[in-house]
Amino acid sequence: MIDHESGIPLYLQVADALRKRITTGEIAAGAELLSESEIAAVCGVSREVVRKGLTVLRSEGLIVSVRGRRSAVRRELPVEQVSVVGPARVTARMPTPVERDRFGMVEGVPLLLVRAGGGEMLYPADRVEVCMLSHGAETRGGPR
Amino acid sequence: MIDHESGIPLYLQVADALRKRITTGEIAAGAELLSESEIAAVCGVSREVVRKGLTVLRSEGLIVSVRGRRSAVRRELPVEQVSVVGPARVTARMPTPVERDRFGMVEGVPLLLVRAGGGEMLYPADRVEVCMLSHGAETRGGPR
DNA sequence: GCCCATTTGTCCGTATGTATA
DNA sequence: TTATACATACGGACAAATGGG
Repeated sequence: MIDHESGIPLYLQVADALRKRITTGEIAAGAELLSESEIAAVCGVSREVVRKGLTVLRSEGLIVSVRGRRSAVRRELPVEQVSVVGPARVTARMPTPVERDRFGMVEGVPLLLVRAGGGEMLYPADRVEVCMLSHGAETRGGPR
Repeated sequence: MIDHESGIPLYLQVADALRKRITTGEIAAGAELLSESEIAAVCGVSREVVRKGLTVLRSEGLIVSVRGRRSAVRRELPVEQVSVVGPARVTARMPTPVERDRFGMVEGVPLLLVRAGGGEMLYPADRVEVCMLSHGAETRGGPR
C-alpha cells in the first residue's frame, strides 16, 4: 500500500490511495474515513504524514474535516442554475477567507465570477452552474 | 504583529498578515517573501507555523513555492479569451493532480468546466476567461 | 563543472487544546 | 463525565533543489 522506498513522499502516497478510493466511489459521498490514527497505523506512517495527506484532499475539495469527528467524503450539493443573457465573461478563483465565510463554503471549493452588464456576481462553484445564453440565441452550434 | 494570547491560531495570523500585504500590493506580484526562517524569527513563532500559514496562501493561489527558493507572490498571467457560441454551462472545481500536471497549473488555481454543444472543455482559471458574445460571435482562441 | 550556503520539503516525535459523541 | 478524534504548536533531523562564486 505505502512504499517507504519509492521516493514518492509518503503523504502523497496516502493522499493518492485515498483519492482513488474516493473517486471510484469505493468510499461513497458522506462516508467517513478511518481516523487519522487508524490510517497512520494501517499505512505504517506517522499521524502527521496522514494529516498532510488529508490536507491535500481537503484543498482538492474531496473531503471535509470537523474537529472531533472523522473526516468524511464531501457530499454533492444540489446545483442551482444561474442564467445570464447577453455578453458575459466567466472565470473562477479561490475565495478569500471572508468570502468563504460569507457563502458558507468549505475548503477546496472555487468561486465563480460572472461579469455581465457592468456588474460582477460571485457564486460558490459547488452549488451554482452558470448558464450562458446569447441574446435571442438558438440552440445550435457550439464551440469545436 | 502576532498575538500569542488572542486565541487565533498563529499560522492563521501569519497568513492573514501576509495576505493583507499581498492583496494591498505592498508585496508586489513576483516579489519574494522573506525566508520561512526569517518570518519565523520576525513573528516569534516556529518555522512549522510559518509553513502552515504559507500552505494556506498557496491553496488560495496567492503565492507559489519552489524548493530551494523563497516563496513569491503569484504573477498574473495573460488571460486568453475563450468564446462560446450558443448556450453553455460553466462551472469550476479544483483540478486533480493529473489535470494540474497536464495544464501546468500551480496550486490554488481552479479548473473551469465549459459544457457546450454536447462536449466539455477544461481550462485553467488563471489563464482563461469564458466569454459569451451577443451577436455575430466568433470563436477565438482554442482549447489547449 | 564543482563546491557551498541558503532555502524549501519531508518525516518524526511530543505535548496540549478543544470539539464531538 | 469520559473517551475519541481532530487542531495547534514546538522541536529536531535530514533530504533535495537553487543560486552564487
